[in-house]
Amino acid sequence: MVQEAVARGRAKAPTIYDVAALAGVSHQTVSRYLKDGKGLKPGTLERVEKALSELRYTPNLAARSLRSRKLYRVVVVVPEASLYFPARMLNGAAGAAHARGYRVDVVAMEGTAQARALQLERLLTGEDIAGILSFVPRPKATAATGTATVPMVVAGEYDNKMRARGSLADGTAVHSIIRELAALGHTNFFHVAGPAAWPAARNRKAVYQEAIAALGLTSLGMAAGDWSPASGYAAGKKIAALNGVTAVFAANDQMAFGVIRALHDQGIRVPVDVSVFGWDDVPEGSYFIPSLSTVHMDVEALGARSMRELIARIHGEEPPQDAAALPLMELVLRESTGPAAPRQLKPA
Amino acid sequence: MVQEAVARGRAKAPTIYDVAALAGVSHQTVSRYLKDGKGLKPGTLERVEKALSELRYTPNLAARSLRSRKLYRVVVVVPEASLYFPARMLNGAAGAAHARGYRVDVVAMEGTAQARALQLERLLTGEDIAGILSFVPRPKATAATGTATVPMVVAGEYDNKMRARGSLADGTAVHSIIRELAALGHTNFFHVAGPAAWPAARNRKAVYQEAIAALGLTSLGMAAGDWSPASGYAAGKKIAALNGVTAVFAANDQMAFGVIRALHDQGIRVPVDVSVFGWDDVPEGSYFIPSLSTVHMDVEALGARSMRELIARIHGEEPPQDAAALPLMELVLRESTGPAAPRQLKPA
DNA sequence: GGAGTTATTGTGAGCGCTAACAAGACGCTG
DNA sequence: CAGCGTCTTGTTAGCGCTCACAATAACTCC
Repeated sequence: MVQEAVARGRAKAPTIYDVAALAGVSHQTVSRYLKDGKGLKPGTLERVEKALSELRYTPNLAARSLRSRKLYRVVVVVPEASLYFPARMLNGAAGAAHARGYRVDVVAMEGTAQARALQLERLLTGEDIAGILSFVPRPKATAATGTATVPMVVAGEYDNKMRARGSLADGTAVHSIIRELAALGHTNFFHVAGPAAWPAARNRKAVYQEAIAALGLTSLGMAAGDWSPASGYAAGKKIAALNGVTAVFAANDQMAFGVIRALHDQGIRVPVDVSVFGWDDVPEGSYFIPSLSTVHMDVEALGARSMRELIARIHGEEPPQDAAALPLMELVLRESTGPAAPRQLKPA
Repeated sequence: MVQEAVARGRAKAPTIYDVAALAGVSHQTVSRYLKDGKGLKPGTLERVEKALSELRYTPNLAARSLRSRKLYRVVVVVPEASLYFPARMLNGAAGAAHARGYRVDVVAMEGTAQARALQLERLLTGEDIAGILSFVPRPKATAATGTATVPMVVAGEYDNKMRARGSLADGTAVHSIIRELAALGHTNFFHVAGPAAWPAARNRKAVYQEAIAALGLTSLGMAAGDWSPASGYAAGKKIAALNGVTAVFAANDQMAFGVIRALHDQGIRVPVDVSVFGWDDVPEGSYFIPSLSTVHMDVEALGARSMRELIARIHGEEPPQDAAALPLMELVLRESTGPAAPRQLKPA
């Protein structure tokens, strides 16, 4: 039943033989040109180029892959219920892959940790993929079995030293957040963390604790969220019940929204009574009431970088060191942060 | 430089010849089993099955594709700056494709309409893809050139009769929205539309006008947005300047957020003075202040459906008719909608 | 029971490409 | 100018699979 798709009048694509005939060379010369274009006489090179463009030749990747036993397909794993997964990150990754001649297949990780591990296992043993880029943390089960047959990069994990600069899990901006809030007179903090399985969540939390300690401030507690606004809301209720918190740092914007809403529902004003900081700079953040102070991330660049890291690994190269180069994160101050509650301010 | 990737100790995958040898049949028998398993003696079938699972055989898709000239790769086109493109839709599409044995490649449409058209052109003439599923409206330029070589489905476009039920562009829920608002006493409406290039935007707008007329209400105007909250904000300022609007329907949640914020900034209260309706039910909607009334969509199902439509077309089959079956959209009433402004209500 | 049918299995070729090797063209030395 | 290395190009084979066809086995019928 698939035949029709083929039959559908698509003209037969030109092969390197067609190109070779037109250029008056052997097919191998064409193949060589396609490979790197080296070691060909300028004249030959030119004729091949001409024939190539004249026939609008495009290589048949299936044939190439079959013969060379190289693979041109990478799998990107995204969270299944990816309500909070930025599509732009995927775009960045896909773009980087395409730039290197790779095809991208997207699979969503579904189900329980166990089901995910199984799914991953199957991918890893699959024979026809060049590598895996996962935006989902690796299930523990899989991390154990060291039979890594397929190169795999888990975004944010590969440079697991805390606060790896410029990576997805880079938590350095947390320092700036805390310092900023401290400068506004805040001393009593609260952190709404993401799921511990995610390196980014772990790093933000770690840096939070570090910064609090370093600046001699107090953390009145932390809540474990799941990136969702609902979990932020739950944390917000906890914060309201607590006494004295004036500054909250949530590990992503969604949870920050939940926190603000919970505080609002409890009659606590943001930022008058409590300041709230998010992370991600989702577009609606500036239209929220109050608009949300956050950390802007270049998610596209981050996705692309993760992909480049994977491809480097596939090729056995050194990972590209463009990492620390670009400033990928930036504090955005908006209405949700303000001076600490008046009782701590002296009148002029 | 790619050699390492291959060398990396991955054992050579078993071929159908290995399987055939083990089962004591010819390779063709194995191939036949793989195709549909029909016309084989029960005994043979069993032996092949056993050999297959014993060797953990997985077919080499490159070889299959090369020989059969069938393709197993579909391309999904997503908007480049897809801040508002739900990743779940992609997941749904990818899942549906995988279920039918297809690989999914994601490309982001970038740049101007012209650049996009070119990009698309290249995809369409590319020889190694089975079909294209686009979540981005087709540029006019391309729509013109009827040389459709590759099957292509533009989500929401294929059933371009307005209000195609259950499709991405299904605007029927707009009727319910207007009816709901009318029941609350609203008579003066405003619509913030999406870009006209998008079928979904066109349909929502069309149904809006239709419903207004059918119910004998008044539309005080429409604004052309671009799905972004910023464009919603601009529309909101316009609405504030206008006099008498009490109900706003925005074509997506993001724009609704912008509208609400603009009204808020102009001292207009939502929902006391003006009611606002969105569309999409993004997760933060219920935590916005005020929480947003909207239309819930099962984006995952919608994505999957579009993909099934594409695959059916690739196979030359009839498109699956599961469309109208599921109720994919549902009104969600929250705080942003309320009774029309008091001056229009009679005291009890 | 032999001819004619029909189910079931086997054989050879080739999809488009690249790897490996072979061969020709060219330039240099002695 | 024979002899040798180097640069450039050509020839052959085969990746794993499916197609088209050939061959056999298993039935049917008179």
